[in-house]
Amino acid sequence: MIDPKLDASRAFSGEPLVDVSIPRLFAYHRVLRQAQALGKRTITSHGLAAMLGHTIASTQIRKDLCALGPLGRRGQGYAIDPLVEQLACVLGLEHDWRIAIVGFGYLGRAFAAFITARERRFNVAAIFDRSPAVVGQRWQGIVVRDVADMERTLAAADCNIAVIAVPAEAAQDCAQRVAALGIRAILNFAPMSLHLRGPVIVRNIDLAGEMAILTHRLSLE
Amino acid sequence: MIDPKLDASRAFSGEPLVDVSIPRLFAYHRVLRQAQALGKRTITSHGLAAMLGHTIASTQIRKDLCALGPLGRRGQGYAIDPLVEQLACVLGLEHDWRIAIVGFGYLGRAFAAFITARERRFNVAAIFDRSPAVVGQRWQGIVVRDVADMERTLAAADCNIAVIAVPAEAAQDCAQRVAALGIRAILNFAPMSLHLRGPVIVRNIDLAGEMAILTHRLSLE
DNA sequence: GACTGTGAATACCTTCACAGCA
DNA sequence: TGCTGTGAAGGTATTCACAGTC
Repeated sequence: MIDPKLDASRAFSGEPLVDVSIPRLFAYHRVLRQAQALGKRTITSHGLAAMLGHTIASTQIRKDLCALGPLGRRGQGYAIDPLVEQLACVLGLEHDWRIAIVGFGYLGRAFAAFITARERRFNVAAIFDRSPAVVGQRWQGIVVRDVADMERTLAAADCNIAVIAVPAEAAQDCAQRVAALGIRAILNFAPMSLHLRGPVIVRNIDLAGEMAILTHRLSLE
Repeated sequence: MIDPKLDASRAFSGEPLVDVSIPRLFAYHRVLRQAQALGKRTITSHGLAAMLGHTIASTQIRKDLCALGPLGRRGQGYAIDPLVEQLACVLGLEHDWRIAIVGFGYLGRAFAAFITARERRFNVAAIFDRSPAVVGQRWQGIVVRDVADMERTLAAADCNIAVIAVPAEAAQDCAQRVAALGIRAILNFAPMSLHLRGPVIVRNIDLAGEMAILTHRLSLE
């Protein structure tokens, strides 16, 4: 009945990192880089909150950073350099990633342009579509392949992440197929969630759903 | 100390509609339209779940629909026609909406193309950017205006919804300005949340943050 | 005194279990 | 019996309050 944490005095608890905190950690990394560029060496959780426009409470920041390890000094704050380094490591910012775009309509094109312009660590390495009008086109030197041929052509591209931007009806099938081909992470733009067996990470983005939330709330008034 | 609901026997509780349920209601509407097209007249919560590929539990569906009113019949299921009608009403699908795009980089362009292609009820009525290279360009007949002139030019467009797709540093300022100009709903693509006074509805979409979740989880392994 | 680290309290959402009707 | 409507339970994320440390 003795809490094992109490056995070692000064033990560090380090709550597990949970998904919701990751975009926040990413934001911390961004503003800490700015602080670094300004020559700052340390920062407090309050200072960080201020740099983020107080959109995140300092308590939340401390809880998030606490999960990374004992990086702060009580009474002082956090040293920025090790914090940035640890964040980059935890967020996987130190690797490059190869992306397969499945579905090259407006959304697929948009995402490809956005993510490659935004971050150099993301490379679009394969593009698929089912429309004969699109298959065979080139985008940044990459030939758009037929979705039907994915089993033959995806493996060569050696992708880590698939972005699914196909109509809702086709999404589950596409997801299962890329998962079967060894992709372990999927960003899904089709409305509502996919379910897959095995260790596949799925994140859903539902743009039309978000618009529906806005129009719903507006029409209440 | 008496629960007022108990005063009227057979009272209908109707829990309040919460944001998270709206994208689900939107998905129900989509598949119910399919069911209508197939000539079906009624459906059960289980049937709906099946049409959604069991990505949503039937219990969840019942809780969501229950919030709309007493639309089901115990032992029978739901009549599809009134359900579709009620969903369209609640989701604001019966109105047209005028959208202002603020920030016309990759993301702004992408969203404009996507949303107008996807749903006719959304009209892009104004576009703003701060880059002189972009200001003055036309998109679907709409001239891109300078963000600096928003106070003069936005009112004439009579927009209900603003889509903010500017860099993180500029987002809070843009949001405050569109809110001051009477916009009551904002879809924000800048990382991390905005905070605004007054009755402004804000939804955040953080694409880079979602990608960070994927690269984080991948680099754990 | 200042600031972090963290258990407890709170709020929120989903799932469970079952009462209530047709 | 079959299915909805719903209170209760469970799980997860945020906020509060404060002990611990410099």
